[in-house]
Amino acid sequence: MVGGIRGADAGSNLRLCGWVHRRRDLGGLFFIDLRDRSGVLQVSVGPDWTEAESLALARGLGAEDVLEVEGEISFRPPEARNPEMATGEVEMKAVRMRLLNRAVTPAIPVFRSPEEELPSEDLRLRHRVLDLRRQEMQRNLRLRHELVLEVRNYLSGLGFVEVETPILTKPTPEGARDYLVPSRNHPGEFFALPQSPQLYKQLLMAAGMDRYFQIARCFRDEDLRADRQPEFTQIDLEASFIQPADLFGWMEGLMAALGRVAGVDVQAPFPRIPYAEIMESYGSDRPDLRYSLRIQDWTRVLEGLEFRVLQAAVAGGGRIRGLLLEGGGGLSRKDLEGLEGVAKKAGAPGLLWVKRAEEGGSGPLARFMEEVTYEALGLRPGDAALVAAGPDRVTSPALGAVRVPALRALGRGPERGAAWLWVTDFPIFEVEEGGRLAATHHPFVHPHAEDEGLLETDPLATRGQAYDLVYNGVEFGSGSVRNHRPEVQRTILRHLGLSHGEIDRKFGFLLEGLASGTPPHGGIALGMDRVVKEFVGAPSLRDVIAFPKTTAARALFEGAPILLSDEELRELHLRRLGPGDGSVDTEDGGIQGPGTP
RNA sequence: GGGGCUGUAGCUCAGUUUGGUUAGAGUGCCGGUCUGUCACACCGGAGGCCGCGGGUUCGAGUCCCGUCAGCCCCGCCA
Repeated sequence: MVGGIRGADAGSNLRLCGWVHRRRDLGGLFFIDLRDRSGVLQVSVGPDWTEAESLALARGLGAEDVLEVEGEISFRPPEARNPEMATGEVEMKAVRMRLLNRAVTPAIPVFRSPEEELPSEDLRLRHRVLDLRRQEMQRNLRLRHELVLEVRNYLSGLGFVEVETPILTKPTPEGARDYLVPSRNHPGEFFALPQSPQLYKQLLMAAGMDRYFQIARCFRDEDLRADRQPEFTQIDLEASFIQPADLFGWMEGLMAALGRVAGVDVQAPFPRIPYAEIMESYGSDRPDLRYSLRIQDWTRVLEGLEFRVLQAAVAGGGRIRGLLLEGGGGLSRKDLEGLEGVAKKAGAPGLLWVKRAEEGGSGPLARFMEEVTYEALGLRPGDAALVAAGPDRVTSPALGAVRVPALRALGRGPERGAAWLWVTDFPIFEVEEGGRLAATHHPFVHPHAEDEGLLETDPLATRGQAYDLVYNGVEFGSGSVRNHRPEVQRTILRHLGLSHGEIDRKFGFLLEGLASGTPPHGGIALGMDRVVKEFVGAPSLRDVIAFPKTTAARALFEGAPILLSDEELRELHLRRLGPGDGSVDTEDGGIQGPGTP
């Protein structure tokens, strides 16, 4: 490995292989920066120590040519040492070089000068092999490997067993859209790719596996974001006869182990805060607790103000809540407009504000405020308050969305480097538009011990034994204790609008499993890609996945998906409805990118 | 499904606001000089469907409409 060569290696004769990173031609003398995954080493080529044939070869070398070099590791002349380079004290004096493979001029540079921008995402994905040769990407993928290895070792040490579950599975009626796979030998029938191994891991508990885990690939055919890929990897696990607290301890240990690998600060145990309390204080189910600012309830103080907006909100059963910003007087009108925009995007009709000055104040609320009102809110001169009024389902998301941007606008950075959090006791159901019930997490969450009686009578008030792991405002994963009794599971599916027949048809295999003596069990699934992204500090999930898809769910390198010919479709008992005429150009499956218009 | 940003030389970007000679720079590439460089330096050169299609205009990289691609966001993601 070239990157590890040091002064201690001086005098040794070695044979090294790598890529031509850069080449400097000084006329009679050449310097070649030889690169492999470990780093870069300077190879010097000169007539006094290099064979003539190799000297001639050096003249014609280009970037990314693949080279084998034999020679002696030597200290460089003192004035020619490069302290910025890990290997900068030494070089290889090439005696003999062999060209292992020629590279065409690279479409995107592997070497990049300090101030130059990265090539566009489009080209990076299209020419992925070149992009992956960059040290940053090499480092990301290697660290990912080390994290996965640590997951396996850690969980195996706890007695968890990795079991593979099917990739060809049964389409599910709930949740995300499935990627479907037509069956050739069963006309008109389809498999689905798994959205997660959820049901299989529960069945493994029924099967007595006791402690299961899997580094599992999952597939969801939904529109993408910077933190969402159509196929992604979960650290999926499940255990029998456990309480949530068991799982919290294991996961905190796992995160600490991963943190040691990645150099991330992990201080366990993590705070465990019920969903209701988190929403009340931070307005989000995944708050970034590196910032401690909390939402306050100011209903009592402000409901008496002669301000119709506030009075109407309270009369309608809502509350008046807000954020107290110390030093918030420094927010410009533009800042405040920006924050109102954030609140509106989060669904609020608007955002009220008031700044207190030495005398009086300013902002939409100022003319209703008196000294005592400022005092009651805790506002001192120079402070500001951001206020929202209405039902909690509107004000919480709005204030939650504004919380961190408001602090950032005041130039405040995070108060700590890392903030871990368990959000517990999520409600089992939430209301969809139109009043239908939907599962907050998924339909297999076991009711909270104190709420089991509510499941029939007041499903919306029923808390589940469900929890999310949050790191710096990013949801790392979520889990729950599952229903192990078929009757409870049926009740929940019924609340979700499934008929008895549908339940049997779609979830019969699960209920059958549960009925056969399934132990109480629970588990969690962590987003592996997100964990790696956060731990390596990558700006996008695409930077921790070797061959990711674009925002439009295309693979640019291979050029997938592609149209199939009518003949190929016929074998699968499929017929084309959309674009394409069946005359598919099968020659164009190429490396150059999307093969079809 | 909707909104926003971007698309000019192999790559990174100016030029588009206010339409007007031959569309520029850096880097890479090709040729030359150079024996201690390390973003080597210096000299010379090639390289453009200004994403694509249509329109307005005497004239479009620049204005208008459509479309494609990449990115970001809303919906969606149990």
